[in-house]
Amino acid sequence: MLKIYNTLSGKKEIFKPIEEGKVGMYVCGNTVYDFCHIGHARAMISFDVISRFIRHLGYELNYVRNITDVDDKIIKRAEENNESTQALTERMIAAQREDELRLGNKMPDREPKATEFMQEIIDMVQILLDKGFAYQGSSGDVYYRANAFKDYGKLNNRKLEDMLAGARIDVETAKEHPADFVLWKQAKVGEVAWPSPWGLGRPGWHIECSAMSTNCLGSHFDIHGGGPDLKFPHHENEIAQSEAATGKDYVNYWMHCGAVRVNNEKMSKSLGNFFTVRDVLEKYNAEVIRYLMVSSQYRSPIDYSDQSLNEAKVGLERLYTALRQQSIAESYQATEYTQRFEEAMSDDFNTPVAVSVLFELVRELNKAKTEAPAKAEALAAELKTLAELLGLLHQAPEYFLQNSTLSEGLDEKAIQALIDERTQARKDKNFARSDEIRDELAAQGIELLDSREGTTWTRS
RNA sequence: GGCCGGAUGGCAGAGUGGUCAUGCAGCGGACUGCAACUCCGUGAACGCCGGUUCGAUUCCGACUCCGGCCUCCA
Repeated sequence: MLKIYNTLSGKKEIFKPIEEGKVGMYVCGNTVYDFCHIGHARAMISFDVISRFIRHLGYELNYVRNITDVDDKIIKRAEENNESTQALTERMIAAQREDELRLGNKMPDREPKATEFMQEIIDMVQILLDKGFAYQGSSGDVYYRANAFKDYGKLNNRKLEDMLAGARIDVETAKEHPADFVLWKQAKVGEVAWPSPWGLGRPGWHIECSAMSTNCLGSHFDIHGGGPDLKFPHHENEIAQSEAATGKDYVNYWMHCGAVRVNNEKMSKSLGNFFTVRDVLEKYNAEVIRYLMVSSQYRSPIDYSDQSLNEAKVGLERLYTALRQQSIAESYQATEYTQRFEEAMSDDFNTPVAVSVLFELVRELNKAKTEAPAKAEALAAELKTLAELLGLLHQAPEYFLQNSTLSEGLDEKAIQALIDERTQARKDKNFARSDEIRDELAAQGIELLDSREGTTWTRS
């Protein structure tokens, strides 16, 4: 029995798909004008793990995640770079894909782009106009009439009147009401634009998601997800548009992941305190980032720092060490670990508990290594299978532990030569020389591990 | 001002009305030439004040502090 925390109700609810055995999930993707930062990584990884587990439960999942490739920020950035918006977005989409694959995500089933759904967007705007939920302002822009939708604010527990008290909403004279938002925006000269009944222009930010989600998954679907900063206004506006246009319930379960923080502040573009995925990958194996994300529950805020990354690295090393030089059974009988893992994941995707089960499994695996090799092989297989659901432990243990992604430092040949020399010294009981070599390597971040089978090493 | 979260051992991070989280770090031991890895054992926590209860870290209320949203942001 899967339970999911629903932002709409503020509670964990038992998950029940609209159609037996099938799940439709739409996740808001990125606006592609810059490289992904760690906050984007968290959202992408969270919903990747969620999608894996939904499939693991046997559901036929259709996972759709959009790409926003038309937007004010894109136009601005392209101008600054002196390139076309298309060149910019194509570059960023490729970069995002590369980052994501390195982070170990599986791609969504479909990644619709806003520019590919222009007709559907225009159709939806027209329907909203026809039904009286939209109007064309004096500027020529088409706006959504927020107070025409009686449930406006239901996702965020907000009332239109209360929002006015905030008084931070710019009063655009073209709007009837400050909370109204743009559906279709008139193009300025030279801006990328599409023809529409209201002239050359482009869609507002929110309408594209309503149009794409309802066209890809139907007007009523199971799960809609996104980052924490999308709750308002983006998702609120999506609900308003979609439900007004279709006259049906839009989404059953709204899911939002928690923020990534830096020094106790949200990591965000506007604060400028963000780290891009590719920056971090210069210093850390991509799986360390993934482990960091998965080691707390997807809704909790997570703190980003060198310290938290280092702690993630150490934890992951323990997991990989258990698989080092360990053969893996081709099949195995699932044990209580699988059951506990699944129970944890079924409780609103409780990955930290799932990870703790992995550690307990590892302890038993390490114990079994000497006394019960067959059991060890089976447990290793079970470990790999469970970790795979989190997207972890897919690398060769030696590869991960020797940190082969880093180019700096001694190469493997030099390390091996020193290890061979040390092995000889140990045979000769020349421990002074042996320790000297070990210290020398340690100074370069290479740790040695002696065992009956020989000496292995780990780069820290 | 409105709405929503959170406060757990040295750190990270789950969870529960009465008994174990887990990882890192610490301490003691085994293993080792010495280490490392690993294993065994071990100390350590539930912001503050009331209430409900036989019993509350867990439920309820007030308070303090922290974060998020209310403007583009995953």
